[in-house]
Amino acid sequence: MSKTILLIEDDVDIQNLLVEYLKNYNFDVVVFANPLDALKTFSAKKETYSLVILDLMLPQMDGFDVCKQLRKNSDIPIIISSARGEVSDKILAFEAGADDYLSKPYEPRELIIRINAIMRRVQKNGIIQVADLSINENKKEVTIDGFRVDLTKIEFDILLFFVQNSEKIISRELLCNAIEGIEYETKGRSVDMHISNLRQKIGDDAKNPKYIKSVWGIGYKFIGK
Amino acid sequence: MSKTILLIEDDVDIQNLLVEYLKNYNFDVVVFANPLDALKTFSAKKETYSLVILDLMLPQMDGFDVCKQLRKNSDIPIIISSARGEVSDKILAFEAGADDYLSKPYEPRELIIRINAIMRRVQKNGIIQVADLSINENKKEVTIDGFRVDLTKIEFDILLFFVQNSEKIISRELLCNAIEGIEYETKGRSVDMHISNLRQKIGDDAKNPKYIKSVWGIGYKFIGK
DNA sequence: AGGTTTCTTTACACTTTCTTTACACTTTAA
DNA sequence: TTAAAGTGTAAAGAAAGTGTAAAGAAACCT
Repeated sequence: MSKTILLIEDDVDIQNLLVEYLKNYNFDVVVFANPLDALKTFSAKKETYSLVILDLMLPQMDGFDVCKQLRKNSDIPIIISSARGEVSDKILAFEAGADDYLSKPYEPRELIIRINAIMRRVQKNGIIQVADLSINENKKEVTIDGFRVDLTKIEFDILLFFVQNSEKIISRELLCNAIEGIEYETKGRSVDMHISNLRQKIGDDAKNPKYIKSVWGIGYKFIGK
Repeated sequence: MSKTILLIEDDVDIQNLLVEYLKNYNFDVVVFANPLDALKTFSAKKETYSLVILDLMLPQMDGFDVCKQLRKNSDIPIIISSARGEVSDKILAFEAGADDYLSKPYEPRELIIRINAIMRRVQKNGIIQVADLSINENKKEVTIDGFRVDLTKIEFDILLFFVQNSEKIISRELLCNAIEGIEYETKGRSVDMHISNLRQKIGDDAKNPKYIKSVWGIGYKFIGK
């Protein structure tokens, strides 16, 4: 069963290169140069696609808006491919709901690695499996080894954010900005308390963490192994 | 600080052309016509090289296999230079782990552009390789010969600053100004202690330094080669 | 309203990191 | 050659960051 990727990209050379390359990895690729057509097709047949690769520099429409539009209708993984490597673009991309961001030029090898990483993370129906955790995004439910764990909204959002940013170092500030209902204050400890409570509920140990590792002087890091 | 390129190419004219041209851009070039010799040298002294330019049409061995072999041992950037411009070759090249692909004949200028693009990308991905050190800026992780070294935030920042300012003499004051969380005081010794601890952790010896050399009366200097 | 749940603050023990001190050693320059 | 200045680093002290229990505040029910 081969997966279908929706490629939104107007550079013909890149189109060809990626289509050829992705074929070798057994992906079907449907290409649109025009984002409006792409959105139309997607909303009509969204279940067809497993992943979107979206170029930021497009005719007719801003790439970020395309991303938001896609995200409004679906939880499909979106990889942004951009010629501009600005940090601010990266942040905007993630804010627009992208799952990953690649600066052009990149090797196709890099793209495949990212695709596989995302596919591994995302299972159909919005259930993310990492280690022995299973996170149901729609139901806001977490099970660990099959047993349900009751989390508060903030705890759930924190865990989800960590899982989606596995292996990355997350500062307290970044975490607060990413999560609704929690405000960052330099000297406040409420983030720490949420982490502490979360750890307790998922059976993690701060000193010998299985999931959430503290990064001294910076923040935390989810180890997704 | 000049980088060394490993050129694997059997056409003597092209060899000479590239060596001359790359010299103008301050690259050292080591040339092999025989891929087996090249592989042998590379696996013995891989830290010497910053990039490989690999011809596909070689005696004794298939270029794709050479590429795979290189990739097996290292993440070094590889540019394929091929007389055949087939799309399928391009794909095979990327599959073999190449980072870029140039169809002969090409302008040397084109090659320089690609080299610079790759060099920039290697940095953009946040991993800087110097000697046997590998510094991951995002993960704030340092490995030395593949082994992880645990540094504190300040130690990490100092090392990063040194690497980014390789070969330059860095005064204590300059260093403190560049790094957050450390204050300069003329008679204070805390910088020296950080350097001392850092040296210890990365296995350096003040008296016979491999990485951080003391410059008497001024400060320090990172030796990147 | 009262009771429940969730979030934040406070407090303190503990850990890790940073700075200072102290002394031996090295380099410089008169 | 010798005093002054600079450097290396062990060890102790100071400061900053973290974990979490417990109490207080806010939000959320019926």
